[in-house]
Amino acid sequence: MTDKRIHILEVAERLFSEKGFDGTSVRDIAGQAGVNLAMISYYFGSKEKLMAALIDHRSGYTRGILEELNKDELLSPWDKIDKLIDLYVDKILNNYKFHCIMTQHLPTVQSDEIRETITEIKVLNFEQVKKIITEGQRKKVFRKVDMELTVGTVMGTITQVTLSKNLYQRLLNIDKNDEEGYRKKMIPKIKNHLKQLLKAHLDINNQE
Amino acid sequence: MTDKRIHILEVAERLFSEKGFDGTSVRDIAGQAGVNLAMISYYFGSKEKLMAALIDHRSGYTRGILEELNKDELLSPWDKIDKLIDLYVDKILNNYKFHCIMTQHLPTVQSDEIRETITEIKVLNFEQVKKIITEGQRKKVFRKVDMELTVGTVMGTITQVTLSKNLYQRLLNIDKNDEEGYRKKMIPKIKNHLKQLLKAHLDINNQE
DNA sequence: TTAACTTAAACAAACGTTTAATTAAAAAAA
DNA sequence: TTTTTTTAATTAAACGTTTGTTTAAGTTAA
Repeated sequence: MTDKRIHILEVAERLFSEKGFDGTSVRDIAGQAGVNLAMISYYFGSKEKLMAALIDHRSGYTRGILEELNKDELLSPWDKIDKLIDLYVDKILNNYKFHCIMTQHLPTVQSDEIRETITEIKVLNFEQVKKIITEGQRKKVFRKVDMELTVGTVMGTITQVTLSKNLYQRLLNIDKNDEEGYRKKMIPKIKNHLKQLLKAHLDINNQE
Repeated sequence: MTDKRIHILEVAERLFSEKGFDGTSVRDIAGQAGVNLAMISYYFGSKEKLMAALIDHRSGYTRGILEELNKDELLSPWDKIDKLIDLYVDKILNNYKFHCIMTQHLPTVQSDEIRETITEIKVLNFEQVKKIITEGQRKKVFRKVDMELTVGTVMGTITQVTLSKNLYQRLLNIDKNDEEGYRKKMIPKIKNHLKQLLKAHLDINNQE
């Protein structure tokens, strides 16, 4: 992929995350990317296909999570949970624009194919986490929990922070325009919270 | 508010939740509501004001949560948490269309006023929950937790289930078209999960 | 008789996409 | 190396739709 194509994709990503897919015009993208309007059709074919190209371009980061998780098979269940949280929080908050697009755009996306592709990735993610938890249960260090919703809680908490940025900027007295500062403060905060949360939630000694 | 106005709002709500604000045309709304195109401008003034009217119409359900929470001051902290979860899960999943619109549309909404209104409601919600947790800590039954993110986890888990419906329908083998059945199964499932989660997370005996 | 409601038609603006002409770059031929 | 040919990149302009909104004439109900 040429530099120019990637540049267009990144401009589109920013605009989609700020104004939504339908709220962003092709002229907007071309203008902010500094290219002629017709170049977008020339390169990508259509606005819909540009979105598909963006998903293709970025979905590497999701695959990256799965691959890194599969290394270090020797870790203990607790260490794996910690690593899982570190990986997800880092990857998602460093790709928060794309993550915003996925959570916002996906439910309204018309193309069945795109929706299936993304659901497929999520299912793979889920099964990976499920494997870790099941192993911890087999080793008698994790207790019985609602598998689907435990994963939902981890993903949901991270999503909540990226989607309700306004709220948390206000609650934590962070300057509204300091995007970088928000993430810098939030990343360790989320990691600590999720680790403490799962430690209590999964610990077999906390059974009742 | 007349029946016809409410009917238009409810049609708009469904379409917005399915296709997004910008993905829904005024002609779409008029057509599905069975009214003339011009009636929407006549009743609401503009598409943007129709959205504002919808928010106004539905935001009663958020206020309702806060009011019901303030009753029964005599309950124990643990009972209040249980009641909190029951209230939120019921209200949000029975208004899931509106909740989808809020989470998806809010980050991209241009009007500062609408965004501020909604953030305001969320802040009130947060402070209400904070009060419950703080009281539990004062009574030495809850431990120290990350206040903002504990609330974020509860909201995020519920949001996750309403936004990633596709995923959970597949994980739980629920028919894709059975909207009613999905909620019927999900509501008690989320309640149980969140109660178990918070029980472990907040319990002062689980400190380490 | 007055006010509220309803309609079909029209409006200008914005939309995604295509066209046809031009320039720049790469490949082939001299 | 220079010249010619071919391919790729870029442009301004225009295309036909669809958009949100308004108009002006009509109907219904108070």
